[in-house]
Amino acid sequence: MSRPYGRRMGRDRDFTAVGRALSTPARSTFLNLLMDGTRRPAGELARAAEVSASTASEHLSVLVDAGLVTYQSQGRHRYYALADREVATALETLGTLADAAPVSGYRRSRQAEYLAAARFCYDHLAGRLGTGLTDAWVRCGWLAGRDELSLSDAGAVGLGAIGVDVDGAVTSRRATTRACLDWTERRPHLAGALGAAVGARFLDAGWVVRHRSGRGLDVTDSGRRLVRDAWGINLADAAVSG
Amino acid sequence: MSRPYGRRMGRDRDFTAVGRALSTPARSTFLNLLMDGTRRPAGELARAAEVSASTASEHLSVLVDAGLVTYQSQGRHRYYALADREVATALETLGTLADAAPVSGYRRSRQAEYLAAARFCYDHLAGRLGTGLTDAWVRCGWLAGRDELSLSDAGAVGLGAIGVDVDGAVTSRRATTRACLDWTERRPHLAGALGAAVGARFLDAGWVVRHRSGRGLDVTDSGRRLVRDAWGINLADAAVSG
DNA sequence: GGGACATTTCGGCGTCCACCGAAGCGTTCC
DNA sequence: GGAACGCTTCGGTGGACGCCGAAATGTCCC
Repeated sequence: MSRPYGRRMGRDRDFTAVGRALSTPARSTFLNLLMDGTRRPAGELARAAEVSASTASEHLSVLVDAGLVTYQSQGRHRYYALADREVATALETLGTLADAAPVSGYRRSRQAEYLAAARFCYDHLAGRLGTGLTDAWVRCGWLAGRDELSLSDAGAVGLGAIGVDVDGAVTSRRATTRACLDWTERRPHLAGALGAAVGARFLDAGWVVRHRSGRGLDVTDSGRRLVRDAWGINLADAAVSG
Repeated sequence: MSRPYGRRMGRDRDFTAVGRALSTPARSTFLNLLMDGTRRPAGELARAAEVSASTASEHLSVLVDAGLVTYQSQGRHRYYALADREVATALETLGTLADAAPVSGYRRSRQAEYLAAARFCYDHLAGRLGTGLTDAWVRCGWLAGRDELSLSDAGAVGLGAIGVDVDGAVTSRRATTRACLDWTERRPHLAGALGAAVGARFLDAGWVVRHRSGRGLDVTDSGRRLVRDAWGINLADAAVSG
């Protein structure tokens, strides 16, 4: 056993795979977007990085191969997320070496608030409003089950009373109810035809209004009053606690 | 390049420069050689990575531009070294990802368990085993201090008795002892040359065995008995509590 | 000054890869 | 069933870059 300069023990690490994974702007953007632990569909990542869907797909497969990212298929979407907490830790540590890209924080954080508070997940309500309503309706017996939400008779009456097109949702060929996993709340919320009907009603009635250019929603004062008085949901409190 | 679309919160990091720096075998080799804090002339690095002097020079300038490495001219030599301790820390953390093979589902979570229980952090023991040993050795007076662990005479004798190459660690050019912050335990554990010597001994003696294709370790029965009888560390309990 | 040596700079070559559009596959919705 | 949609795979193209040898720069020593 020769000991030239500096006995180096242990194994060398091969940084090339991880390094290559980090080495392009698009992939760096993806990782930044996922650093908060959210799971996002491929298309959203593609738009954010301003590359074509096909390019994004290739990038994502590189990240998956490098072990930094995993995905989960859900319907026709593929939700991508960091592989585990350890990756987030390593990236955060590595971030101390990388230059922080100076960006305008205010607008974005305002928007993040909107999104967390209430937003559309395609066609149904999500965010704290979505999960809050779902929880409340399960509690009061309008919906039954947890992973497989189903509509009770009381629920049909109750939702009908606030103007939701329950009949349309039930007779639609689309699944009446479905539970969708929210990426900020990490809890299921009502989707499917009924979820879409609820969303449409909330928009029509002016309880929520679309935030321009995005899927974020503002809950109006009348909407706030409704959810508080009818189901005890206090969105202001929720926002503070979240 | 501009990113007009979704500029994100002020926390964005541009990983591309550091990623590119890590993305080639030669540069990865250089960094591994420098991880122990030594300074080495360009030619030596070139020979170690088996590239021409000119190629090595180009690689080194990339590493310098990325801020990972600095140099110091001395006569007709240029001695290269890691830029600062932060770089070493970041690389060590990143090293935990370097070997991570993309594993999915069940096997992945099994592996996560292994990793939390015992693993190598670059070249020294980490995880519950690493922190447990460090704590025990501080308690019994083998190591002194918390952030700056130092080896006592009793420690030198004790570690020598179980076959650790204490002399080699002490005379190494590398810092004998160093405290490394574990990312799962969030507590310091022994690193540096002595940490590496301990790790090597645990492997040689068969107290731990490398988990195939990964940085995880299995603690063998003899290893379990040793740490329990000698220092009162009960890994089974620790594993349950974690 | 001159020769040996360590390192960088330069020019050129070959490969890799980021990118896109088109096509294919699976899911959702009517 | 059929249309719309999200995503991936495939084929092709252009630019980036890793590699080397040769030449240039700088230092040491006689």
